Amino acid sequence: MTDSTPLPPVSPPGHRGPPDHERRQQIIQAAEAHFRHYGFGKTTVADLARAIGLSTAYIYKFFDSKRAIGEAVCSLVLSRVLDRARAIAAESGPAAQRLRRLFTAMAEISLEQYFHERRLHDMAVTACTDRWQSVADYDQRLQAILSTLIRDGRDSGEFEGRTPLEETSLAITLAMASFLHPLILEERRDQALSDAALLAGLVLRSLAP
Amino acid sequence: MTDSTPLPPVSPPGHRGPPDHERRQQIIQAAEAHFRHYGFGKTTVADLARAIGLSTAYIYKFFDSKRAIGEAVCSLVLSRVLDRARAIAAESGPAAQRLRRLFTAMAEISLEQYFHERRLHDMAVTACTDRWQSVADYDQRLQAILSTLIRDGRDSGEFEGRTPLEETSLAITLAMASFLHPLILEERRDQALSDAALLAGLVLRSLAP
DNA sequence: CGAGTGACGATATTGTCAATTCGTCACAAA
DNA sequence: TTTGTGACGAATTGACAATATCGTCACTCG
Repeated sequence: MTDSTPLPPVSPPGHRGPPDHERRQQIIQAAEAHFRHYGFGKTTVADLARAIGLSTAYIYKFFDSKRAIGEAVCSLVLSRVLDRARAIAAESGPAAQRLRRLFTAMAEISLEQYFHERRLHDMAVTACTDRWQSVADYDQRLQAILSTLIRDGRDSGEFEGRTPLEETSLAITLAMASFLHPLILEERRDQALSDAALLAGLVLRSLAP
Repeated sequence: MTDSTPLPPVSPPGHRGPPDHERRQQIIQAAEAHFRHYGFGKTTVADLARAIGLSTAYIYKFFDSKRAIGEAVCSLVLSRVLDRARAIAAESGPAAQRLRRLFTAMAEISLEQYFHERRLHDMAVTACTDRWQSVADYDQRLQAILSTLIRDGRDSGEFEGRTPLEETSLAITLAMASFLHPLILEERRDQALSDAALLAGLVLRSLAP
């Protein structure tokens, strides 16, 4: 046991077999391509197996269910969104301005997905409706990004510091659902950007010192 | 044309024939009973006709579609909710307290409907997803109730008065969708009351002078 | 004229049954 | 031991005919 041996990574729920395995990456890759093109529901595990050149039984050595594959792909896609959110939140300039830009960008990314990646959007709907773990994880990570941004604002004196940070960031994450939840986004797509701006305004007023 | 003759009422969309007609009331009454028991989708127009003792063709003398009947019942049910909201908003005491009570009560009413009037809840889902006019009307009326409450708070000095009232009440109505939209309520039913409290907190911070 | 309806076409839904899909198990090969 | 699979049962989906539903029209009756 040398000092350079990392601890074994904790596998996400639904993962089987060794966490770092080429076949798993191939499955996720094939799954992402198929889900983007055909949608989650229309893609069969057999399609994925065929695309890789395996049997469906072998797929189940790596994921315990079709849903687990969906969760893995969903996590991957959402982590790209979060990377962009993190980048915006980490920009220089007033925290309030960054928060506005974050709200607008999140709305734009979601609309882009709705209009140009409809199958991925529909998969997001399924993930929310069926309460996939990847959605809960995403919410937590978004909240962490907001916490960091708010802490910046507090440090610079832009934002109030009385309310517990956890409560503030949780409430803001929650409020963001009113324009980011995929089903609401679908219903209110024509107003999504103005909704985002309105809510950013309300949130910034709530953060005012 | 005497001075005591009221103007003819403007009929809601989808209504046919004379606005004030006993058959229309019977249809709405039968429809509400059936939708509560069987749901909107499972209830046929023929069911309603049979319950009243008419042909389906006669039902269409009063409503131009099954959806219009649904909208009428939906409006009726939502107006009862709004009556309760209005009563809370009109209570005496600090405006902030009333706003908290309003958020909590709205969450409770919605959860009550989800758990004990599931068919009505499902109909609300349909109404939102298909963007029924009755939902848009409800949103507007809720916003008006909030405007009145906020104006009270401004008059008493509890709330800031810089932000245009329309913008404030619209943003709050929007934020309320995060715990009141029927599909979100369904997903997050275990946290609906704490969500409502969190959001009331955020909204009240946004209203602080 | 107001109150009311039978008949009907277009569309949607349901019922039936075959085919497919999901996920497991016992096993094989290197 | 790791990599991989054919066979299989339970559940779901697809195909298609049968039936139901939505909504309209031309008409009747008092």
